[in-house]
Amino acid sequence: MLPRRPSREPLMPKEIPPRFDPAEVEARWQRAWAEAGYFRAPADPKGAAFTIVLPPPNVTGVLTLGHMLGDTVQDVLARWHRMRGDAVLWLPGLDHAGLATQVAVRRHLAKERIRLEELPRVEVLSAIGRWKEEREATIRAQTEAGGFSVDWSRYRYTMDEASVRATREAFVRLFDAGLIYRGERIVNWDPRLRTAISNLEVVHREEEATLLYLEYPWADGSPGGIVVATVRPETIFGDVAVAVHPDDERHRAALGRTVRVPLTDRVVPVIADAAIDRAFGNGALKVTPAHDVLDHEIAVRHPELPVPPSILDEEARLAGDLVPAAFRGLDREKGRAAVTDALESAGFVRRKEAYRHSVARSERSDDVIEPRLSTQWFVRLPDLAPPVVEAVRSGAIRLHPDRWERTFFRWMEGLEDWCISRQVVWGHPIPVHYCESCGATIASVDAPQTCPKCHGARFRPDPDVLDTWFTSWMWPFATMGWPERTGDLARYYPTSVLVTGRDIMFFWVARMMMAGFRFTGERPFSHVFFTGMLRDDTGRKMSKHLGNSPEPLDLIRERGADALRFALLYPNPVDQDGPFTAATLEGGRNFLTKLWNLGRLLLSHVPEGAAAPAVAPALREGSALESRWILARWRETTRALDAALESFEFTQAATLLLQFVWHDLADRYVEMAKDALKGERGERARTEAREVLLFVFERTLRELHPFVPHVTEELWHALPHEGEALAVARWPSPAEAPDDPVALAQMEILWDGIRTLRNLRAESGVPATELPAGTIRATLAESEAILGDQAALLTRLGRVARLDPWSEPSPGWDPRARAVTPYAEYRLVIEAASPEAAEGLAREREKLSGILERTRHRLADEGFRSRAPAQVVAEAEEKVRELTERIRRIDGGAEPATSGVP
RNA sequence: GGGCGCGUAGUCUAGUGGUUAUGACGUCACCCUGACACGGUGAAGGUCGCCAGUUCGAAUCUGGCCGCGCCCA
Repeated sequence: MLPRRPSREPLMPKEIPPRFDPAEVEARWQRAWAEAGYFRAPADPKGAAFTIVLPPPNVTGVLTLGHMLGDTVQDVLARWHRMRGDAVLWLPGLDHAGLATQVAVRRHLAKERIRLEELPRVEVLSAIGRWKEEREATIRAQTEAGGFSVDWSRYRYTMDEASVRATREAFVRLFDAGLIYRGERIVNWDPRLRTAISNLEVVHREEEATLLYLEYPWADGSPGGIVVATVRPETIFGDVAVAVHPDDERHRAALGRTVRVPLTDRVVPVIADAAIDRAFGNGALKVTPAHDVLDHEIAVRHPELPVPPSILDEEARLAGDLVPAAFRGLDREKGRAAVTDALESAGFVRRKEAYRHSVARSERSDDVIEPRLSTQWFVRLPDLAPPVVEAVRSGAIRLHPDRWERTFFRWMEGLEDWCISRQVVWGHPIPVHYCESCGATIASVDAPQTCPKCHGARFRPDPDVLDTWFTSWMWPFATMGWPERTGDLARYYPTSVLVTGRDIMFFWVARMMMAGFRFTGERPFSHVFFTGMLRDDTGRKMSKHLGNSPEPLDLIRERGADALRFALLYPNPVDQDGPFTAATLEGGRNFLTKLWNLGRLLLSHVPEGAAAPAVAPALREGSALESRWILARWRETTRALDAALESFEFTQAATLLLQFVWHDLADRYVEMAKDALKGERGERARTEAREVLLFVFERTLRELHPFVPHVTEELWHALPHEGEALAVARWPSPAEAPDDPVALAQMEILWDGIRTLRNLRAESGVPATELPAGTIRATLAESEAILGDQAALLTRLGRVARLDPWSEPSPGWDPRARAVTPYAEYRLVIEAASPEAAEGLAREREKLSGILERTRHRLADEGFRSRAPAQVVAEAEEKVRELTERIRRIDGGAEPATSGVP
């Protein structure tokens, strides 16, 4: 890096330092906003209500960059609506994340060589309690550091008292309606965590295994038997049959016969069932009803078959009377090896082959799921689905981006009952008691006093707890006091937008919809916005597991919350998976520095006691073109910005603002208005330039505020302003500035000239410090007028000493420094241009004649002339005219290349 | 195995029937110009994955193929 140049005495007032120091500024505004209570949702809202419930982060960990992305999107929405005058409630909270938290704490304890399973329940709870306190404090600090405008006065926790009541109430209502039942089913059993889990918590992975072909000998002692293929030989002790497809010719003769289960004395029948896949193995399946879903279904269809108890215990070790003593106590791996050995030495194995298949594992423990017949609680989800499907279909609830609707419908249509009971400590206990006298099942919000059936008074509570999602699915209304009819519920429910990652679309979003309609009769939200996933610089998804997700607080400390927020929204689309790298964050920081310096420049030109820009400056006849233009551009930008925000296009919104601030306001307007600002165009021009710049910058600060609240608040207070804080300032309207298509069109012509002269200078090799003279010839009436009027800007920004009327080169004047645009021709008066000047012109000619060629070709096509809309044909004809003319000019000016060149 | 999505300069990306294909990062050249070198100015860089089809006309629509990703079983 270059050494800092020797500092000149700055013109800036001392109050605004040359660099934005986020650490100090951000903390200061966060405090100020909190003290002013701007983010507390009013109890008596005047305007329309706008509600977001923050997806409660899990106490499992602390906030990741992904959370910051979601929070930023929500804050943009919340602040935008607040500025538009809506009564905004953004409700924060925390999720107890039952099983996930227990696993995290279990792992944490394991580091100290403590087994969670061996601790008394109360100690487990207090260990989890301590864990929660720590994480909660960090999460809160992270949220505050991000500058997120949540209403902390309404903070909720899925384990607080009100949540406990709401959870129990919901359970009892569904139970009473017959939508919750207890039953014996094959469930996904996690042997390491010793609990059932739901289908959604199971992940499937392709893994290598060995497929064994086992011969089950005929029970009558006749030679041979039936060959069954299996990857789980250790489960043969639970077999009750061998099944084949009823139409399978190969096994027709076997039907009705009996076989002996290898290594046992048990005799089982060969049965027919249409569910058998004839293509798999030999087409014969061993039926083990306690350890496989399909096998259980087969057993249900064949009531004559016994359903023996499980031959694996809850940690998936071989157990029970059916298992030969030699194998008892072995886990699945060892059991499989031992049983395989025994089968091989006893001669039952006909064949072994390597086999790749999909293995179900627990999302939480990564242990292989054991399908296990057990008694659990279930919610009849299919019965809750119809209003949800209808709402999404009708548009009452809209998903953004809407392509996710298909995925959503597919899942909704294939719903299965939801297993909600978990055999763990950390969670809401299932609100069910069993009467000790008559065995009645009593679901009640408060513990029962007497049994409604037999009036007994002694009860045994259900030992299980609820899946954490059984509480989370009520988040939009339980947080507002449901089942009580609270004021918040009346005012702020249904909520407006839910912002979340699509990884929990089924876990949470769909279930919230079901709960919303079931318990409140209304949609819980009208829009769902799914954010994308962040990837690191090597393209991997950021995850805690990979350890490639930077700690948000570190990034905030390094570059500031505003830089982080902006970088999360720009340039990579928030609704797509995309990279987030150090360069992304620097880009955000650079933009804020640009904004900051624009503010410093403006401040240096604002006189003491200048008024806040209440309305746009009225421009008159004779106002500067750039002033008319920037107001019109601001209007266009504001209109597009509103449209982008309305349609959840946050990256588009951020892009519009960045383009406007950097390229329109800083690069063009400020550069053009500089001499006016310095007073070189007179007092009137100076005042107008100040007023225009102040107005546009102030309105732009408002528009940027939802995205980068701290830096905008700081700048706003440094400049003339009216009102308490930008956080509660009014959102601008495009109508504040006049529409001015003439100014927009004229600026095109002027800018074309400036760009052309700059390009000519560079290509001709004019040293940066020299200002050559130039000549100009406008080729259209409109460009003649505008380029004449704006000659001062054209020469200053085009970096030429002066522009004379067109003249042909004379000796000592290199003719190659020449350019032709749609509006004018330009020459630089220089002795020797570098060859690139001529090359540039030649390249331009080549490109133009290519386009001309193609356009002529199109026009020559009868089909085009007769079928294309008249306007398209006319445009093509105009293009041919314009290009022909331009090429003619390029050629016409082509003096002998050597003329005048030494 | 099923479903969904995506392939546009080195990288990321805009663009849903007629544009001289957008912007950013990176690269190269010049420049510390009275806001900003976290900056300015200029430039180079693309057969819009491949093949068919529809159409007067395809980056854009349809089909197939190839590659990548995600979800589900």
